[in-house]
Amino acid sequence: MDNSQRIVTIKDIAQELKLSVSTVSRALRDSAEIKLETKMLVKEVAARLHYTPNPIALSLKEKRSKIIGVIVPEIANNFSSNTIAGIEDIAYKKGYHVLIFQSHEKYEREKENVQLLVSRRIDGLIISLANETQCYDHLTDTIDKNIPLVMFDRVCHSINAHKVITNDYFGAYNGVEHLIQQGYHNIALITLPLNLSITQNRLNGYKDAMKKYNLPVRDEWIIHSPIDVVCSEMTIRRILESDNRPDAIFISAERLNIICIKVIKEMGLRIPEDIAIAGFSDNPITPYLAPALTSVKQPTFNVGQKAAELIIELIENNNTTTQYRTIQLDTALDIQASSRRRQ
Amino acid sequence: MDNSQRIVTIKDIAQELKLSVSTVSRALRDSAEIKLETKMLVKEVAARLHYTPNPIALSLKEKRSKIIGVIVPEIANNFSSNTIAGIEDIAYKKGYHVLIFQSHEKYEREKENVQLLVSRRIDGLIISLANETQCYDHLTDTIDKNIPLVMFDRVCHSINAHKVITNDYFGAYNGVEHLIQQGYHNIALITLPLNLSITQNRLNGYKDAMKKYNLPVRDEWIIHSPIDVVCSEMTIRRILESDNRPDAIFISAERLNIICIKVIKEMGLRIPEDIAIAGFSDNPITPYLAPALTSVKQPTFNVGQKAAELIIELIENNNTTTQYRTIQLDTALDIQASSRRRQ
DNA sequence: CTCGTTGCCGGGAACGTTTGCGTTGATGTA
DNA sequence: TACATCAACGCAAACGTTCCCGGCAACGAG
Repeated sequence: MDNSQRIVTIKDIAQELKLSVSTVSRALRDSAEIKLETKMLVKEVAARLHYTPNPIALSLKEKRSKIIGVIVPEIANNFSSNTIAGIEDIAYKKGYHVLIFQSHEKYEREKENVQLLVSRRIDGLIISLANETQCYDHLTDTIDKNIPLVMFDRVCHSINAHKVITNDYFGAYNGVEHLIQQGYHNIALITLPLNLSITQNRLNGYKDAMKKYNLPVRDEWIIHSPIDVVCSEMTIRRILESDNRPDAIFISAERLNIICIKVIKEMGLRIPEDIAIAGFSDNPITPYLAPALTSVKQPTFNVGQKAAELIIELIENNNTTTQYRTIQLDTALDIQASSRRRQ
Repeated sequence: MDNSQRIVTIKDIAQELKLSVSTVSRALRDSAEIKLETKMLVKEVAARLHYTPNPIALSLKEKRSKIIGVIVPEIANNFSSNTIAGIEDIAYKKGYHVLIFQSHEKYEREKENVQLLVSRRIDGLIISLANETQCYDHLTDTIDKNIPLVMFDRVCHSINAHKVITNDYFGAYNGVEHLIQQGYHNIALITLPLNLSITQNRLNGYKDAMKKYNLPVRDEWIIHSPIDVVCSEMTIRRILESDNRPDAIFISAERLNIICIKVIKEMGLRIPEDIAIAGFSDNPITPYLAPALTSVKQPTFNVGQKAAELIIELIENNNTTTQYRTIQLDTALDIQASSRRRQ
């Protein structure tokens, strides 16, 4: 037996009141063509029957879905989940809903996700690029289809779109400068693959800080750690086992912090006596690590909010804009014991 | 000038080949009524024009959306983002997409979210209850509407639905027993408000462990911390400042760990010499905290996977099931220095 | 009295897709 | 020859909604 209540439509209201569907539709939208009395009757019945408009029918007709698509490399990390929360915050307030996909750092998966979202007729796309992505045709395609696009964090400068990033350059610059001022001069950099925009900016920040203090930038101390965890561990271990070990490491990605600390502890090295560290991290728990981790904090929630604001602005202005902007939000350096002054 | 490529439909293919839309539709779905030659022609043109079926039109007709709605209290925490990742993992493989909402622990917001998702014609709903929620009419409503429902983590036993939970009782029991065996006998419990299912189970685990070792269960040492952070700090501080301070705290919620550690450090107490702690946490960084935190680990990703499997099973069996199941996944105790044996 | 105006409402197409049923021409059978 | 059969395709309704295009009274102006 199927006791499921049928979902009530405009037609049901029309039947109940012996009106036409068009009249009911107009009454619900407060059209001037409908007299007050009828409007009130319609709204009364609509409320009584618990009528809710069917957004799918609307989407089909209006060719818009009130849905914003979001693609991130992984949901389950601090940066992503916080930006998603920021996106959802703004989207919800403006009547949009959020469809979330993961690229798992794979180009093919990212491309497939974009196509799926486009075929879902999303009103706009917010994306942070996968590590693997080098070709951007799937993005230019969506632009050609006149679907608004906003990139955040891992962006691509050759694409014409709004971008929301944090000041990765200064984040790294300040972090490295801090290490230098604390007396550490042999500073290694552990970072993600070079093709990511954030990697490049942070690398430049590192280099410029070193140069400003006339310290040599040594290629062998710039490690582009792969995405794979085991490989990451090995590369970090290798540099720590080398003859002329650095006296500090600047860690340019949240994910690498825990790996780095793990390796250092396994090797029996002390932080910061044997090796000082500082790194990008949005984990609020960094002050309670052993030792407390000096970290570059990014305004992750704000990044999401800003991206959502931009995409909604584009959507509601029919994707017309005079100029594409790159919004850059400031980072903050949280100084803790892991970079304590060298004796 | 609007140079946006129109999105190609079945009609475009039909026109190009001078066929009817129904023939094209059937050809694309490999109907036996269409001769091979026509099928190949149609598919060729479809590929050339980059045809992608419009799921919105399908949803309208078939009254299903291939979308699973998910409501969590907050996206931006370890438990939620990991379960969401698990849900997305399974959903993606089965051709479903995931629409995510946050209740922000508010009943009204949760209710509103449910209605929004229902009006979106989601095929199924996965939910973890808000802290505030005491009335479940919004859930029984969706059940009456024949929309499949799966609850996870914070469930409600009076609702007829599949549930996926972790073994909160034994998680707490084992954690507390561990503290006892390490020599701590005056153990306080800090936990969330009592109306949550997880709180009740963990509280029972705490009580039973204490009773097993003939230790008194003192009401003033069972603290139901409010959701608000400042209040949480105050309640924790109060118990630590009392004359007969406990010698250990079992922390029954991830969110409370960092608050607890913060207060303890601010008061100048040592862990575990002055007070030992152990708590629920899915943060992989717990071994690197100062001191390393003994923690109950939950299989968050698996919870999400299981919830998604169940909801899809319900969806594809037209929401018919012989019996509603409660799947309980095991927790694991990760023993670290914060509960080191008492001297 | 006639005609234009206005207020209120209904009919029906359209959005993209599927599907039951009808149609057509060709072939086979009695 | 007449009729059934069958392959291959077209027509049209339906999903829920909006909106253009009418229609039809009532009413005022001439």
